[in-house]
Formats: sequence, C-alpha cells, structure tokens
Amino acid sequence: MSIYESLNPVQQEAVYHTEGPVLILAGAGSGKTRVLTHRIAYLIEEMGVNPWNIMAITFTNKAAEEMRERVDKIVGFGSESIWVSTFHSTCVRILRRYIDRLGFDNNFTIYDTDDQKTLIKDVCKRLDIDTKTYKERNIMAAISKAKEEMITPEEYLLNAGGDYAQKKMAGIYQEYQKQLKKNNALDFDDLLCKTVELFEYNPDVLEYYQNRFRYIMVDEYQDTNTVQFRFISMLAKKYKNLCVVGDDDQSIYKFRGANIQNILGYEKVFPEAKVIKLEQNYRSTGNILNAANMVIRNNKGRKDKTLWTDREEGEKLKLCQCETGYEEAERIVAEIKQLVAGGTYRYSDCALLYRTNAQSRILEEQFVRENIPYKVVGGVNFYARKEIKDLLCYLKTIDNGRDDLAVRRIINVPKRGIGATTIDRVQEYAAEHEMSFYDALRMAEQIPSLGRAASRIIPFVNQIQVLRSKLEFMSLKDFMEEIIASIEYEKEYENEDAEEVAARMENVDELISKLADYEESEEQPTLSGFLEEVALIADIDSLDDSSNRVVLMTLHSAKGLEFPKVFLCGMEDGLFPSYMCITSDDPSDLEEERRLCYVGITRAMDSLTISFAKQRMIRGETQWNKPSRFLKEIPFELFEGMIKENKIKEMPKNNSYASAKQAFQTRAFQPKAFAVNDSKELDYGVGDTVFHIKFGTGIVKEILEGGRDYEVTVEFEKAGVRKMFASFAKLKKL
DNA sequence: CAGCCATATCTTTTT
DNA sequence: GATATGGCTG
Repeated sequence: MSIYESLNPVQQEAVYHTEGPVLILAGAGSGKTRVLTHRIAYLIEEMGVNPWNIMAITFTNKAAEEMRERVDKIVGFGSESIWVSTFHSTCVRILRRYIDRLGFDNNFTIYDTDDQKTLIKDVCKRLDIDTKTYKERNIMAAISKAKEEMITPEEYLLNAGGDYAQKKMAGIYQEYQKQLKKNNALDFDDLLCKTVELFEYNPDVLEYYQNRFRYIMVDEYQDTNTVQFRFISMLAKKYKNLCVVGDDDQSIYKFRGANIQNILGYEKVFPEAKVIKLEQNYRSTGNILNAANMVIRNNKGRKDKTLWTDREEGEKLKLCQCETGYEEAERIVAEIKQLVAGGTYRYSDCALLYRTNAQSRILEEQFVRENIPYKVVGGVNFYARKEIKDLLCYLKTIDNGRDDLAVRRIINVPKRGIGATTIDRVQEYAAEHEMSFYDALRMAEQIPSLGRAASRIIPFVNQIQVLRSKLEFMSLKDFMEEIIASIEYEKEYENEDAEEVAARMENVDELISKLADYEESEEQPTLSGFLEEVALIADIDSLDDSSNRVVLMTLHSAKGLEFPKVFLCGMEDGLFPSYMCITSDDPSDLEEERRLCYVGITRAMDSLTISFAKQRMIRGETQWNKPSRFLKEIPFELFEGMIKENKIKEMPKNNSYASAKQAFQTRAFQPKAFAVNDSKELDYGVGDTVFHIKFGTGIVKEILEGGRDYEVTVEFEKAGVRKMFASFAKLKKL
C-alpha cells in the first residue's frame, strides 16, 4: 500500500494536484501538515522533482523543524536539500548572499525589538523630538506598518501631505533607516522588505531563486502580510507552482499586519487556482468541535465551511466559575493534579491558555505552591533578558564593531566609570568624522572634548581587541567563558540578592550550553552564524514535548499546537475579548478575537475546561467582569453540570494590597450607601453621570466608605461595571 | 558619575 | 504589581 492511501480522498486530491496555484483551506486539526509533507514526498518520488527545487515556508522555527522531521521520515532520499524554513530565515539566507547589491555589508546584524527601541530613542534625541508627545512604541508601530506595506520614508513623507505629525514621523522613519544602514543592521521588517527590494532591482537574482524554487508551499497562509505576500508571489511568478495552506478562521495576527485578504482573495489573484477544503477534523471530540463551530459561525467575513469529525462526542466541556483569579488558579491546578494522579494523563498533556501574558503569574505561583512542573512559553524572551543581551552584545562587538548599539550597551557593563556625557561626546565625534562609534573609541585620545575621560575608554578598547585576537584559537563555548572571566561579569550583580543572581547565572549557563549545542550541530560554526540564529528565535521554538510539564501560554502562541487537555482561562468580557476590542468601533476587531477563541477551543483533543473569575486584579486594579460573550455562543448542552463552587479560599496573605481589598469586601456585605451630599470630598453622588479618563462616561451606582477613601461603583457605557477608589479614579461630574 | 527614590504607564496578542 | 524613566544627592 502506498503512503498516500492513508490519506482521505480530499487530502489525496491536495497531494496529487502538484502543478499550478493551489489553495488548501485547512480547518483546525484537519491534517494539513500531513498533507504538506506527503505532497513533498509525492513531488519527489512520483513526479521526479529535484528536492532542491522545493521550498516550504512556515512562521516559526518550531513549525519548520517539525515539518523537516516529518519530511525526513517519509522522503527516502534527498530531503536535506529541501528548503524548509521561516520567512525570516529564508530572507536572511538570501540577503547574506546578495545584500551587498543594496549597499549593505553581507555580515549585517539583525535588530530585535529592544534594539529598535533604543535606536528610535536615539533618533528622537538627534532630531530633537519629544518622546512624550511621540511615544517610541507608536513610532515603532508606525514604521513597522509602513514597512509591512512597503512604504519608503520618501513615500511616507508624500502621503503625509500637510499633516504635521505625519511629516515628523516621516522624518524619524528616514533617519531611523539611515542609522540602521550606518550600523549595518536590519530590523525584522527589513528582512522581508530588503529581500523584496533586492528582487525588484536585481532581476538576475530573482530569476535565480525563481528557478531554484519551482515548487513553493506556504503554511499558515492566513497570517501573511503584504510584504510576505509580495515576496512569495515574486518567487512563484515564473512557474506558478504555489501551494498555500491556511484557515481564514485562524487568522489572528492582524495587529501584526497580517492581511486576511491574502487568503480570502487568493482566487482573485490566481483565477486558475485549485481550491481544496479539508473539513474533516482528526483532533477533537465531537463536543469540542461543536463548541468551536458554534462560536466561529458568528463571524461574518469568512469562507463557508463546517468541520466535522467521526470521533465520538466525548466528554462534555467543563465550566469552572470562580470568585477570583486566585481561586481560578487554585482549582485548575487542583484538577490537573487529580488528573495526573489518575494515571492516564501526564503533565505535558495539559495546556493552560490565556489571552494575556500577565495572566501567567498567578497561575505560576499556584504551580510552584503545589510543586507541579510547568513551563511558561512567551513573556520575556530568553534572549531579551539583560544578562543574555549584555553578553550577546559583547559577542556582537567582537564580531562586528559596526554595531554601535551593541558597543554602547556594553561600554559601561560592568561599570568602567564611563558616563553619558562621555558617550555623547564620542558619538558626536563619530558622527562628525563619519566613522563608527567603536572606531571613534579606538582613537579616544585624539578626541579633544573627552579630556581625562579618554583614559577610561582605552582599557575597554584594549580588552575588546585582546578578546578579538583570541577568538580564532578557541571554541565558541570557551570563548564565551573567557569573556565572562575577562570582564568579571559577576561584579555587575554583586548588589542584587542571591536568588536573583542565581537565576541570572543559570541563564548565563544556558547561553553557554546553547553555544556548545550550536557548535556541535553546525558543520562550520562561526560567531556570526550563532548570532544570526539567535536573532530569529522565538520562545515557542524551545518547547519540546519530551519533558513532562504543564504548558502555559497565550492563545496566540498556541496556534498550530494540540493538547489532550486544554484549559481556557480568564474567559471574561474585558479580558477575553479584550477591553480594547470591545470598545473599538471596528466590529472586525471582535471577529479577530472570536477567531482567537476558536483557535483556543480547537487546540483541545479530549477535553476542554473553560474558566472565568467574577473578580480579577488587573494592573493593580480589581475588576468585576461578566463572563465572556463567547461563552454564550456555546450551547448550554455541551457543558456538563457546572462544577460546584468551592468555598472561597482565603486570599494570599503576602499581598498587602489584596488584603486591603479583602477588608473592603467584608465591609461590603453591610454597605453603607452615601447620599449625594453626605460626602464632603466627592462632588458627585449615586445616580450622577461621571467621566473617567479611560473608561469614558458612566453612571455612579454606589459609593462606599472605606477608611480614608471612598470606593465608587460606576456603570460605564462601554467598559461595564467598575469599582474604583475615588482618589485614584479622578472622576469628573458631568 | 552612580545610586537612590519618586513617578508614570502599562497590556492584548509576536516573527 | 512591575517596570522604565527622571530627578536628586553624595
């Protein structure tokens, strides 16, 4: 029996249709990776395609690795020459070879979000722009958006017309690009943009890759943005063998520029496209799938399809109704504990999914308390931690002195008595003489404005030079250790408490072992090679299935994964769907949120537990939220009899704010309502319409006296019922 | 120049 | 509640 007979007829159709554009609409759990891998095998084994001519693109390294592994398993020979990688690393590979044609050096560095922010700050300083009126994050978002749409600084300026703020923004954008180039650096968006630019101006390069990649497959197509679309359509233009796989119902990256039209309008761009729908789900039980279908059908702009399964109905969904976020954590962890004690499931079968990273903390605390192994995916990226970044910047400085940001980051780490003024002066000198920051440092003694400060710079430069000369005689791992010893890095943290230092050192050790891993796995390990690999790593990539731990992550990170037992936490209006999109006047924002919910539900194979808390602390503020509106979209019959509510457990005591809150609550059982004029300090009363800076207008429902302050309950038009302390809320009577 | 304290803002999601 | 920033002081 051939391997293709194990596929269902529709899947087979997708595999056998090898020529021309193909759109595979693959519902959650419908075996799309299976189809893709089999399609690759079919191309090679039955169609005689050279593996070298096949490219598969994914979004994360993890997905790429997984696909590579599975292809290796079913393709007998030559699978290693298939190009399986992410958009970003594909572009890096191309740019490493050809970016000199755009006037960059081929050993460019890649800036992460942190570096970007530093550079933006720098640029603002240079252009004398107040970062209070123009926030870095907004600037970054604007630039990123422009790049996603392939708008150059010049075009941006034209588009700005007479708009003062937009014109300013164009100026920042332009200067930012100039600085990037000066530092020989590209940011994430540039990787795509520059590749497209390269193709546009160098038809020979484009043609080379067009010939090379005669068969292109793109996974998670619904999440591609405009540049990415441009990139693949340029590559596929010659042979038109472009097979894209995606699910419009799982498009959840609009905020990052993903253009859902890429998938919805695929047939318009390629009228000859073959469209195949995979609607049989192999992952979830009937009940879970029903719930998912019932939720997603409330969206309007979607391709019509209904997932079905021939798995049995399975367990009903569980609904876990909690008083507080704390109780939610407690009950979920207790249930997992019980589940694993039962023997059928392991910790790693369980996943906790939530909307925001901030929700992980309270859950983590509970896992620690109960001594259950867990792993948080996302949040602060390993490579974004201070100690790791510092050391990486040493590596970068040694590798390529052109990266001013890296040099400036470490010049005073550990403290060398080099302050901001000195750095500014060197910077000035470097700008005047059009040299890099590091080169300016090397001639510190000749910079007149420095004076005595030069004597502090010389040892630093010497240290770097000495290290650089040692690089070629050492393994990367030893070299890293040499750096740490040479700079006496531990001194940087001598004032921190032991626990924190231990955690940092653990990270440093992990970095060292990553270097060792890299050296072992690579045929020709180089420092630049390592730095490049590191720049494109996402947290999800490190998730391995072998360790027996409960996984905690955001719904976004969970896309593409599956778990036997899924817990969907924090299902409250205002949290999920988020406050931002409830108040947004664009209804499609809510649809995106609903898709996120759909993604969450469809991660579950055997069982799904949905939980929400009536009361939750968010950003140090207690909120009372209604259960999520998405809950109401799931038919009641799909839930098992609600879990009995536990008695409310005591709140954690180590938290003074929480206990203050709790004291307040006990009081609330005998409310002492104030009439309008009883309060001397408040100029509003029950029934009045008030205005809150963030929540807008609302009506005062209740005012309670609480020690030195008043607790005011307001029903806002848009934000729902909120309780807040009068002194913080600064409510204005209307 | 570095260390300390007060403050402001944050949170949606990430390659 | 946490973190980043800014101002002040030694």
